[in-house]
Amino acid sequence: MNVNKFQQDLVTWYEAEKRDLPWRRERDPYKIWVSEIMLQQTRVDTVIPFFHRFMEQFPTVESLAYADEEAVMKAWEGLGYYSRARNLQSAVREVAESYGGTVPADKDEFLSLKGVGPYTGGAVLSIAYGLPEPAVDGNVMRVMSRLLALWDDIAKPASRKVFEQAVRHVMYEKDPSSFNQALMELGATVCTPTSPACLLCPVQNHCEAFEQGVQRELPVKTKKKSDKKVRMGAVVLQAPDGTVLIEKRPKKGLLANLWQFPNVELPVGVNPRAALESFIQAEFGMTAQIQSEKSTEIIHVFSHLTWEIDVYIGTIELKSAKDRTKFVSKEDVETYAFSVSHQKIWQHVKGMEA
DNA sequence: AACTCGGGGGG
DNA sequence: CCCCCAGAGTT
Repeated sequence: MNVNKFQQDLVTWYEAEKRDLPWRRERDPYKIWVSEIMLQQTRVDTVIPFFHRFMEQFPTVESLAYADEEAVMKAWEGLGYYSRARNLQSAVREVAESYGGTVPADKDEFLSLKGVGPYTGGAVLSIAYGLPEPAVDGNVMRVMSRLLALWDDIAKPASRKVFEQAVRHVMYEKDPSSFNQALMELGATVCTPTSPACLLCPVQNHCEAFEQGVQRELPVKTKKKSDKKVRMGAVVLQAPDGTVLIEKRPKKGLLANLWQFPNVELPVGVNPRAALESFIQAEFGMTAQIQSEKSTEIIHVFSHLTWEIDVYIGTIELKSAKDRTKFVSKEDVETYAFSVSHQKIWQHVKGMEA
């Protein structure tokens, strides 16, 4: 490959064809950083509205550093991978306290922040500060695997270093920001996973896979094994004063710190209603009257498991608030950050009453 | 190195 | 249905 000409063709194409994305209008390293965290494993179109709302609410390092954690989680509600939000706020606090509010331009310093890994580190340092660091994401691995006909399995962690070295080899030192973004843009819009648009590709001449006619065989990616299913029972419990019981999830693990309605895993064969009533008694010390028939069923698919949630409706006579639980009015339920599956539960219950 | 961690859009 | 997305942290 003629590296020099490749760089020119790629960056020229990028400058002419790049999408007008909100974070591309920003120079503030903090805003670039937030965008890169949101974009982890998340499509551009999904991120855009979250990015706008987040920047309106938390426009500076300080505003996020000193924000209420519940407000941050509410702003992240529905975006997924919620540890990103907690790690980001933690890292921003570190920037406020240890770096005087300035996002560090030093590689070791920035990479030491929570939630900043090899990709995000390279992305922010190159885009915000112009440093010639690779930013290897799924797009870049796919593009580089085709360009250089690299047959390394991109599903394997060890392969990332191979692609980082490949990017270093072709890095456009004059404009690392445009170069890195151009590689990603190419992967997102032209060099796509299943049917690459090679006839429209600005660097077709430089592509080894196209030369060999193997662009559809690359990249090599072994697939992970299938997920498991879990059957759950969930119940919306109303007290005599009209409030409903919600509970905050544990601070570690799946959907950490998000709010939910009381629920319990249902082993095969158990009576869901009976299981829920005894769970409520044991976990919350309250006696619940639960309707005999489930009100609806919600299927929720995560990346690694599936919830089948039988949703019940019930009442309790005596309120007894415990740690991490609350009785909230129906108007206030939506001010708390719920996972999408439990948002759906609440939408269903509201629809029943309307 | 393998597993965990969300949710949604496209073929 | 399946794939996979501007990945990082934990084990």
